[in-house]
Amino acid sequence: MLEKNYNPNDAEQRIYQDWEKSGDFKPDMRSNKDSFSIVIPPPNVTGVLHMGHALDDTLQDILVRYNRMLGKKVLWQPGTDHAGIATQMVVERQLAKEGISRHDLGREKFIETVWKWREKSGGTICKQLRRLGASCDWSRERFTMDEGLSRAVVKIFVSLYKDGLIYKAKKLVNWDPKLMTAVSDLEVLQKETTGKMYYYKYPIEGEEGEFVHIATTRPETMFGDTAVAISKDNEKLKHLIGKKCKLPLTDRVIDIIADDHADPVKGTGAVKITPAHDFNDFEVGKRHHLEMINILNEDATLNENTPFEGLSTMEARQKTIEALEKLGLMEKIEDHPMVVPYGERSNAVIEPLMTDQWFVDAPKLAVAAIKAVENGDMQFVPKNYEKTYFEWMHNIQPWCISRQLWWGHQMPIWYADDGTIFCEETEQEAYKQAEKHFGKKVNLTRETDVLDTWFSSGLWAFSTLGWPDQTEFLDTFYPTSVLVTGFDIIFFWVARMMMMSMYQMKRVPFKKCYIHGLVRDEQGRKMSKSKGNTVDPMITIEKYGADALRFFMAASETQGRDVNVSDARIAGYRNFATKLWNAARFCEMNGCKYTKDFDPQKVQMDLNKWILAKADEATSEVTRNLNDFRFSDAANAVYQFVWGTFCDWYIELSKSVFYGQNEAEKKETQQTAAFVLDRILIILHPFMPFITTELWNNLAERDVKLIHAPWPEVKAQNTNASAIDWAIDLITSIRSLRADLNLPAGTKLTMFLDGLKQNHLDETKQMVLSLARLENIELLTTEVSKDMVQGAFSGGVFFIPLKGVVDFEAERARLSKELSELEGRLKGYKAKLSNESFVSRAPQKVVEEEKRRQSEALEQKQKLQEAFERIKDL
RNA sequence: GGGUGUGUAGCUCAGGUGGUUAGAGCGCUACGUUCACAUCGUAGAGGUCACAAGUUCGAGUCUUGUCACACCCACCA
Repeated sequence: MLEKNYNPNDAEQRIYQDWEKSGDFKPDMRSNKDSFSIVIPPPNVTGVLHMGHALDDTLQDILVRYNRMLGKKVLWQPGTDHAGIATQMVVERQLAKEGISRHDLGREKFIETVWKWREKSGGTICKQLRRLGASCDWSRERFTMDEGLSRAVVKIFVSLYKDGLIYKAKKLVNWDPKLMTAVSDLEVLQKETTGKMYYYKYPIEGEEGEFVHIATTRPETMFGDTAVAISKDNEKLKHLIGKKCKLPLTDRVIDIIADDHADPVKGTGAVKITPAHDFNDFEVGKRHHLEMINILNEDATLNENTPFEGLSTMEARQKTIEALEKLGLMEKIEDHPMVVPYGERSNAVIEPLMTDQWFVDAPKLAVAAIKAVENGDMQFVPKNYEKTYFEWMHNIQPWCISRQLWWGHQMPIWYADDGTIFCEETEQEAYKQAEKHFGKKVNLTRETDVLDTWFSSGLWAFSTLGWPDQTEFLDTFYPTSVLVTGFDIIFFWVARMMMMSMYQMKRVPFKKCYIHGLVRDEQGRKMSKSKGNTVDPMITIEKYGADALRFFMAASETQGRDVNVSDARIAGYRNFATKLWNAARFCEMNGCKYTKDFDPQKVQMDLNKWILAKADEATSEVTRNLNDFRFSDAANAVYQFVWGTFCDWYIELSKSVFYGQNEAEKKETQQTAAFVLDRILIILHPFMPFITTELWNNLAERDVKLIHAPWPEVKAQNTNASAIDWAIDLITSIRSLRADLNLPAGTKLTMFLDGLKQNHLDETKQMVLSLARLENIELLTTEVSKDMVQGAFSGGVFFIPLKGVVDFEAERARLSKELSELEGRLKGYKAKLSNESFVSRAPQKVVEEEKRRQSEALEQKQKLQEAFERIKDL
């Protein structure tokens, strides 16, 4: 017996443990069907589950469970990311509480500490994914720093290096002075602020009283100035080109050069050029072979090349202004809106800094990655995200992959004392090559930089499957079927996976990429800790159950649009689960039990034929929508079927059978109800795996677990509106009319049915009569007279005798208007169907649809005409 | 500056290829607890589909323009 109430918290954990223990998430390698695989976007090992994960992983789990039920070999490959900066920061913060810095420990000890931390607290998010119901094959869980993946990283790195696609260069990079590492362009956030624009002047060398006027937001960088640029088209100022000016507060004299970077209408028209601290100036500097003077230390304090050594940029700025004022060179200071770059992790102001860094030649790797999308080997869903992808890929910059951190993959680079670089997979090999190169044993020093986390994530699609080893899993599951992720990750991850995979595997990492939106709060605002509007999925799960949260995510996911988390809606899906539970209880109480020998083809009763047809309809709708990644349509189709069709009508109508005396009918209905309930459990399972499993296990003995139950194949569909649809329509109309007329529910009505097709009444006579009894209506067929209220429904019209309520005049007007509209439509159908090019060019399905509409409209027209005739003279 | 998307009921949102009376959930109103379910049922109110013009027998849907909003990229001496 089912309990009166369903308790998700008990059931969900119990059921999940059984799945995992029984190995239900492992792929069935004996299946002769296709393989289906997804690699999970690896969450940061430091992370806790947020609503974004809940969405992302629910969608993946739905696809995985659906495909598993289709009988395919299914792998959902889980794992976590070592998340270089994030993890290092977390551990450093912990150490800081004990008053220790990572430098106190030293590199080796620190890394040991991080590993220990990971052992202890790194598994949180995976536990939470289990709570959500994610059916990953946990026996294959990987970590971007584990032995195998590290081997993949080293191998690819060496290969890229030897192909000339990784190189070292001294370049201007985004420098995070707090973390003291380079970061990539993508890790820099531009924030709007109100700053100041400073106007001052540099004296022209050798011309007393002559000046060149400068405007800048960062006066302290003047110590790195090595030129002043003016456009050669600048009529007012071009006479200064070729002269020299004295750089105040220094003993340097710099050239005034011609360069179009200086826009005559911006600022003063003359730009100070600081090649070592500004990306544009860097380009100018390269063009004119200017000296690059670095004025900053790694912590963004000023260095010995300035008079303000050791001061922060802000302090130095103040000092510089004061000094310029003393010299009488300062002219004015204005407020100025500007954007300042911040590090996304450290939130420190990012400084462009000249450093030695390692780069991946992304523009070269992008070529194959672009092509793979152009030729459809990898398809974005929805398609328009490929525009975003192309846009970025076509303008891609070299990718800075070196990080001056400790936690991460140390680069397989060794230097000889003279700076010669050896890039090999092992230290031994590097020494061997060095000995060969120098003709003697030499001393090597390993590069201390580690790789950008996204370097190893970029290999995820094949490294987790065993590469560089040629494994069965790699053969079976690569390329993966689909990648599911948010649009904010396209550049970080999707693009890099594409580049790395095309380079190494020569094939795409995934055939499709489903892009979903962001999870927002109820009002559509971005969730953030500082706003305090975050919702913890774990709390939601405790409150409503994982099934409710999952169903919400599925039902809200409409191809790339953002999802607003709504507590009320999640509660609604909890109610839906309760509804299903109670429907199952009803079935159980009325002896509806799954039996092996039931053949749905052999049912006799209209009611049962009808619900079976509806079940097939719902099934194919779910199937079609899941195949098209239309999650909300799929979820809504099940929802509508369970609540709106099965509970609201089938169960209600079945009562007249169960409370009646016909044992044969009763048995057929019991079997049908059990069969349809099973069908519901199957098609709902990908969305609500827990409650469906709990019911499956409790309702009957089974040959197969629900998680492996075969997905039903629906063949030809009976789309004819049956007598039951007719009866439902009738009842709805009666109820509606009764309410309109303000007749209390207890009022006994006599109703005249007129114009009915006799066979309708015969087919479902018992049903209609018993329903009428429930609705307190006495059904008669008779002539219609003047004092009748008309109700219309698909079977025709019915009348209730009441005096002076109905306005036949208005009714006639309404009918004739409808008739003329219908005429228009019929004309359209006819025109379209007689149009050669439409019939020959449009897909068969569309033409059929059009024909169906036409015949429906014809039928409708006939009915309306009959109805009109009937009331014509009243 | 370049790009992408959005504007539909009080709220949050659905509305593949134009086609019956524009839908859902929540909220609201009225009524209803007899044995699946009050985490419920029945009925109802509520919409100039941002605005304007166009194509069409027919436009929420297609075209053009306008207005508002959101996001992404680049730049701002």
